Amino acid sequence: MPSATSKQSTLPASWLLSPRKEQRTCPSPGRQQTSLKSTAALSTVSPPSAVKSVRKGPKKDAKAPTPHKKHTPLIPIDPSKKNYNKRITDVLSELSKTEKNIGNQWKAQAYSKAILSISAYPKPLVSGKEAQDLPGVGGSIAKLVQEIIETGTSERVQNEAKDERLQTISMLMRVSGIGPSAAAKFYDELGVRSISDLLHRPLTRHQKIGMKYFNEFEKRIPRAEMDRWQAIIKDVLEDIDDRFVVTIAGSYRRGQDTCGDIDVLLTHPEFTTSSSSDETPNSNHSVLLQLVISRLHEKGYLTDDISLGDVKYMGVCKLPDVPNTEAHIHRRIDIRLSPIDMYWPAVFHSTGSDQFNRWIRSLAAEQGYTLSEYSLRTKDKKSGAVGTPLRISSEEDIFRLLGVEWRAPEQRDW
DNA sequence: CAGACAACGCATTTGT
DNA sequence: ACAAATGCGA
DNA sequence: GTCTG
Repeated sequence: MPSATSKQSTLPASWLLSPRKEQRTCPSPGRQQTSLKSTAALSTVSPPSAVKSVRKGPKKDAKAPTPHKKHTPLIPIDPSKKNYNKRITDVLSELSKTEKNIGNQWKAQAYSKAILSISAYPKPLVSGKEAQDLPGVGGSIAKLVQEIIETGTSERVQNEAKDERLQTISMLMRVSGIGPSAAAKFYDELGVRSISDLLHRPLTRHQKIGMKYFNEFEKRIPRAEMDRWQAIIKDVLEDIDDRFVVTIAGSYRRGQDTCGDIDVLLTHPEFTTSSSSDETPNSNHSVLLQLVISRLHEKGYLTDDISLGDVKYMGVCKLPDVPNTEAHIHRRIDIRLSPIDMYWPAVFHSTGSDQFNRWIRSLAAEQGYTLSEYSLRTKDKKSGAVGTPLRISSEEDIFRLLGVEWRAPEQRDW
């Protein structure tokens, strides 16, 4: 455990002169307010019951080019709607998992897409042919659908369920840090047949951590605990410099009542793309994240580091134990630091869901934009030439520029 | 029929 | 020793 | 595996 903990004492963050407890009150300047407003909104979005009220009035903005509304692709899903073909999508889901385990990410994704459109189909399918009209369903899947309708399952899935190699690889991949490649290698070349066999094999640091917390990492995090982490992190960050802006993204922000990990997004008003690219005093941003991590270690919240660079940390955290109570569970935590001009695209991106992101990206592409976790830019469909990033100072900006009605995070939970 | 299917940070392995 | 490629995760 | 060019 070298890097992260070793440089705890050196903190030459020149511009990071934390005014400490002095002026703790919320700053007022305009841009900051935008940030605070949204982060504040974050803490108020607990129950998915509040969904309806969240519709925002459009902030007026004259300069935005009116986006051309087009046919909406593939329908934003009505989460309350029934899946009339669950039998079918369950089987396809197995196939998708298998392809993923084998390392065929594209096939896995193709199955997922088919599952999505079949799930949205408003009535039970009666034939493979009928299915083939749906987007993402081609001849191969149509045939599978036909088989599932007739026999209730798929021969392929049955066989895969008996395949010991596939089953073992699938299990090994439950260890964080073991992907399709390593799992296959462990099985084929190193004779690994169980999780415990791994203990006697060479593991990367990440994989060792994955083993150490194999059971804990699979446990979901209750929302109440997420709330505590949010408070803790905001508190620690404010103590370093009260200009930090903190967002806990991921499924927490989408209002889920449990989460798989803790996804923290950070920015700071003085950390901008321009200031970081040249020799301004701010080029010290490279120690900024390290400083944050050091502080979280000092406070005893972090237990293991998986990786740490200038802008991204991956590690393990645990709430402090209280005497006479059960120990808390170790949690996966990711912390990312964005320049402030890339913050909202980053928040938008990491709020997800993945499916929602795919949908909105494709929508952006149709309109001559390219949307990434870093920016929203115009993009010429033919030449592929991209424009300079549009100024995004809120999530609403992204929706408005794309001509999509605002959706609160809880409504992106596809 | 070949290529895209998003793009990227960090750790580790492989290549020179 | 350094550069490039690969694996992994999200 | 599916879709596009």
